[in-house]
Amino acid sequence: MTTFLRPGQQAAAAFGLAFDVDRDASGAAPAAVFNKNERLAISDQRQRLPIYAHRTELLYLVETHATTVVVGETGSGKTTQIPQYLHEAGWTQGDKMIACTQPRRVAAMTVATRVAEEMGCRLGQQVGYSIRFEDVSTPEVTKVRFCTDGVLLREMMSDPLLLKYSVVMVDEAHERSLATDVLLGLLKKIQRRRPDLRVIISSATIEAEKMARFFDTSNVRRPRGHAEVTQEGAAPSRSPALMSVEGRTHNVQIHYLEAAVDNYLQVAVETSVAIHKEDLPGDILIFLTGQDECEAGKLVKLLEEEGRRLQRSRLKWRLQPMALYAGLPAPHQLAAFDAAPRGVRKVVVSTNIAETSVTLEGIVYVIDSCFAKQRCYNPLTGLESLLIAPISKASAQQRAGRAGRVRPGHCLRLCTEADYEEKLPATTVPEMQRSDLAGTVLQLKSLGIDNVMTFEWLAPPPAETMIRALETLHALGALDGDVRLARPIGLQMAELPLDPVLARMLLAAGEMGCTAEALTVVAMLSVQSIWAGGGRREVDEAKARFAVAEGDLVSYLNVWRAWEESKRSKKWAVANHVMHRSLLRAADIRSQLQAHLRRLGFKQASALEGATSFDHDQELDTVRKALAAGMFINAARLTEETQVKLADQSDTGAAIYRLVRSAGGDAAAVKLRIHHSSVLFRCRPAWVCFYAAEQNDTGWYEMRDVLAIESGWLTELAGHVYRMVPLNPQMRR
DNA sequence: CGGATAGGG
Repeated sequence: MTTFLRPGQQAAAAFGLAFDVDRDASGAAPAAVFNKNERLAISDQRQRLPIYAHRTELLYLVETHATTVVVGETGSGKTTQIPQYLHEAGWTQGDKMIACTQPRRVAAMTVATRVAEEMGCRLGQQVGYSIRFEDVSTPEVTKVRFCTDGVLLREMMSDPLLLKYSVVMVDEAHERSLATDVLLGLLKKIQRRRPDLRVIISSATIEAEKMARFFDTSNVRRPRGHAEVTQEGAAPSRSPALMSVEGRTHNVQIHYLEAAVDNYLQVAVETSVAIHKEDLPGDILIFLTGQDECEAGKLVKLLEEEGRRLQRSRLKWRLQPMALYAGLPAPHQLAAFDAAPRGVRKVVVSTNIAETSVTLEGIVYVIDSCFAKQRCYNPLTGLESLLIAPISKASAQQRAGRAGRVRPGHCLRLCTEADYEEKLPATTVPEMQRSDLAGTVLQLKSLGIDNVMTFEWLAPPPAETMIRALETLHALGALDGDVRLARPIGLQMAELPLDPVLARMLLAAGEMGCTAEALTVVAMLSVQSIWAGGGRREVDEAKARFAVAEGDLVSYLNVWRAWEESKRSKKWAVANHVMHRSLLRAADIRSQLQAHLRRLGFKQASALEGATSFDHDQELDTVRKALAAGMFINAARLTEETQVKLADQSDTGAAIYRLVRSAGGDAAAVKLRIHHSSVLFRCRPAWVCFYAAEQNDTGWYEMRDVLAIESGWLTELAGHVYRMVPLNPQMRR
């Protein structure tokens, strides 16, 4: 029997499932209905936000403390109001600006738009934003600037002390994105040199104490020569201030399963149907782990079937399931945001894109699988894994909160309360501790931080990861023998807004006279999958039209050329199952990088253009070598083994590869195969390089974006990493 | 036999 609370009711409805009411759920008083104030004048609206009552306190704390940590719950108004308060209080006088960083581009844009409206100015005047490819601000005029944390990091390369700014507010710091963590570490460092700078960190409760402790330097002696007293008077306290602002959300009742289940998809469907049959109106949001679970014949399909069955039973309300994930084409994504028509209950089946990146209105029920795919990095193999893992309690709370935006809601967690308490970690491991840090280390080095091992991190990454990053950068030629930034290569690589492997490819192409081709490949590797979803057969057929034996990277050149020949036509893209959106973004990236290369003094050249078919192979080899000059880091060799045939599965015949580098240890044990999405799947080139390999749930490492190479190129291009060894007769093929 | 999510003057 299910016990399942309805709003304002103790009685339980009978469902076929066993949900246990969490009696400890916070019983906060119901808050005022959000956005009731829509028609009020803007100044009245601003004064009704919870943060308004804390305005004086906040300004006092910022005045007197180098760092202020603000815990502002959803709906408190912190993001839009704090920058305005600071502006009104005079923090933007004397040519100084206020920066407010966001982890996502859309957030920077939308918040800036809202604040410009509140301040009664045109966007890009007093209030602006800056994200990659789009700087909507005016020098000398813009006072409040919203930007992504990545943009502010880039800005530090030309303005290391952020002298343009009097205050930097880091919003959503609890999300602990890689860029946020790096920024926080650098801000702490800057504070030593700039006692006048104020840092405001906005964070959820759970991370607030940690942030405050990190920025507390009250016990640290200032370096000699740095006065404790600034020209304006007493320096601010070096103990951070902490401030909390209540939010405006509704109570969300939490429910757990009474017994663990093994098929949470089935349970999610049954729960949706149960809610639908028995409960009050309100849309449902289901959190699952991936695209395939959300769509491909799984949950949405099951729900559709159930919906039809319900309709036959003459239920007044209709059930309308729809998938939501990042890879979904924009028009389909928008469908999830449309309000359901009368008599229709929306069931949005989503990946964790709906946890932080987008907000859906009208959700009253959240069904949470309590799982998500998580990226991890293994510094010993230098490869990443994408594994399904339990989410953290912090994530689960965030997901639950999605049910309380319009009125009191419910969150049904598809695990037992005991499992929730025992198996879910309190917080998610910060990205900093599960990523490849080669790019981050290079950026820090270029900012003059030579000893990255002693850099003060909010969460120190594993030492092995740092060592691996230094090794990678050294192999790529970005660092010299003393692990110092190599000039000019290291500096040039840091300048390029790219992964170090891709940056090295571009520089090599500059030397080898094929920047045109390398720019195309690098741009296309920088966007998420070029290929459109939909029928796999169609996509495979489309792919086959561009496929060449040299691999995916060279195939991308074919796609690009055909798209260019069609005059960048959208019709062409649709007909060829290529995502037009991705190509347009690749085109943006390509021209940005082209400008960078030009500034670095590289001559633009194409190896293939004008090449006759007679010398084509040779010219193509030049391009492949330039690409391999970065990708040699990830080289793999075909072995004689093939994938073992399993009893209940047909033999896929996938060939097994092994990493070429590091003859011993973990790297040598790694078995790789070519990912199904590669044009080289089923092909067996003896030597390959790959841009990315991921371990999947079955334990296999699968190589994506593969380039076939000649074995001799490794020693030719990276003699400092690879050397010729006599062939072992047993290994040869 | 198949890609969670963000991000870069």
